[in-house]
Amino acid sequence: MSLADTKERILDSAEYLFARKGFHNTSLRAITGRAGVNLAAVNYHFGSKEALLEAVFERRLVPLNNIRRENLEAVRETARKEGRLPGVQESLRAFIEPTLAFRKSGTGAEDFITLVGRAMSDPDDTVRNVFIRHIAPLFYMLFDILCEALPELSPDMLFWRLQFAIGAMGHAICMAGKSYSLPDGVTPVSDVESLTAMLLDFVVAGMERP
Amino acid sequence: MSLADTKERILDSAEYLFARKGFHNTSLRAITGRAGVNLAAVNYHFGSKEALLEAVFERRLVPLNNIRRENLEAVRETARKEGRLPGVQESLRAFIEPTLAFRKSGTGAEDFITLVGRAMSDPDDTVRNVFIRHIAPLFYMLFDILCEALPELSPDMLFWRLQFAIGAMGHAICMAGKSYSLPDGVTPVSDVESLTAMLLDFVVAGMERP
DNA sequence: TTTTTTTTCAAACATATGTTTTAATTGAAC
DNA sequence: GTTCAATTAAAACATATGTTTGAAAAAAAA
Repeated sequence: MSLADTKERILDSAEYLFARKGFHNTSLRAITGRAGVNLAAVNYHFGSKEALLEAVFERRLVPLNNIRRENLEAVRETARKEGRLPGVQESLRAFIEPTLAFRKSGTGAEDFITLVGRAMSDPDDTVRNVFIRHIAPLFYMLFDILCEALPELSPDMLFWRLQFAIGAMGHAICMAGKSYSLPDGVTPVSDVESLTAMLLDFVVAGMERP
Repeated sequence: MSLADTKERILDSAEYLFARKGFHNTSLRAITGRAGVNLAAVNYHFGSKEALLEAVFERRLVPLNNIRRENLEAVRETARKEGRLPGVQESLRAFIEPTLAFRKSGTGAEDFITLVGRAMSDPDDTVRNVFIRHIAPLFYMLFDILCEALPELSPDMLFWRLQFAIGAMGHAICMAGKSYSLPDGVTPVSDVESLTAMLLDFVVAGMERP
């Protein structure tokens, strides 16, 4: 078994189980059992359970955040060149679209994005802290751009509206493909494009509310 | 120590710790230590850790849900009497307002409402399942009223918009009073009335979006 | 091929945890 | 005051868990 295989298998297994059971409720024996590797491999390759969580986030969040950052920079640059304010819709789309589209980017991505969707309110300090370390710069960037896009809103109100939007997105991600609390006759779409469009409509309307 | 004291102390302690650390990451020894009671009291009074969680939810969610149900029934009844459709804003207010107002209803309520805010996406199956058992009837009721309020929306789209609204509310609850990811110069209001008003503006705008 | 480094392995270590047991204590009923 | 029921308490039980250890195996380097 090659080095790359062992690490990847552990990461895949951890991602799968963290998404389904949470960090603390997932044991290293469950992860290594599912990955078909030895328990001590976690310590050898990652150092600790917390470091494994960090690696799980980093593996996918760094590329995702790069896309989102590039998108946001493009929004800003385009607006600057055209001598206008950034648009609310394009700013939020720049952030939300790649996030939701991540669901279909490969095996395991669906699980990972579920972790992301609820990370900010995860009861586990460890999860929340690891996530915030990765997301804070991007969050500030989005906030700044929205401040430009909505100059008539106070920063405080904008902050809260952005939290509402992030909450809506996070919950949508967690609920996508799930089937509890379904009213009769409702078969909610779960294709990424439709969901993204609906979510954007919702949050943009809320952000732009006079 | 009276019976009422022991049970109440355990419930208070459990509520406090479940809110801060989550269900699985909170041990019975931590709960009983904080409550100043013996470890075996949990089994004696509640039967199991899961049953304790159920009791924690039930203690406050039953009265909260009663208020919300009464509010929703009043919305429906008033609209019927006036021969009009229920309003989106009054329907959502009927649900959201008592939920956020719960934060200041007494010692421990703030912790409890944090549990509620993230219960639907909690990584712990146990938490999620207990919560859904309590919330499903009310959710359906709210959904039905909103179907009447927004007859031009398909049930599927309405379902998703309601999920976005619930996500926004849940996240707002979890973030209220917290201070991570604060941009410079932002001091977000955390008084319940302001937060409720902002949240309602946001979600009503999103729900009513053409 | 030999030596060195890396990786894997099974067992051990040191706690941690929900549940159960049994006896003692307290409270209620007579 | 005595008896019965309820409650509390400490210890035990049966696992569960992240981390560490030292040897063996595999891979890389010389």
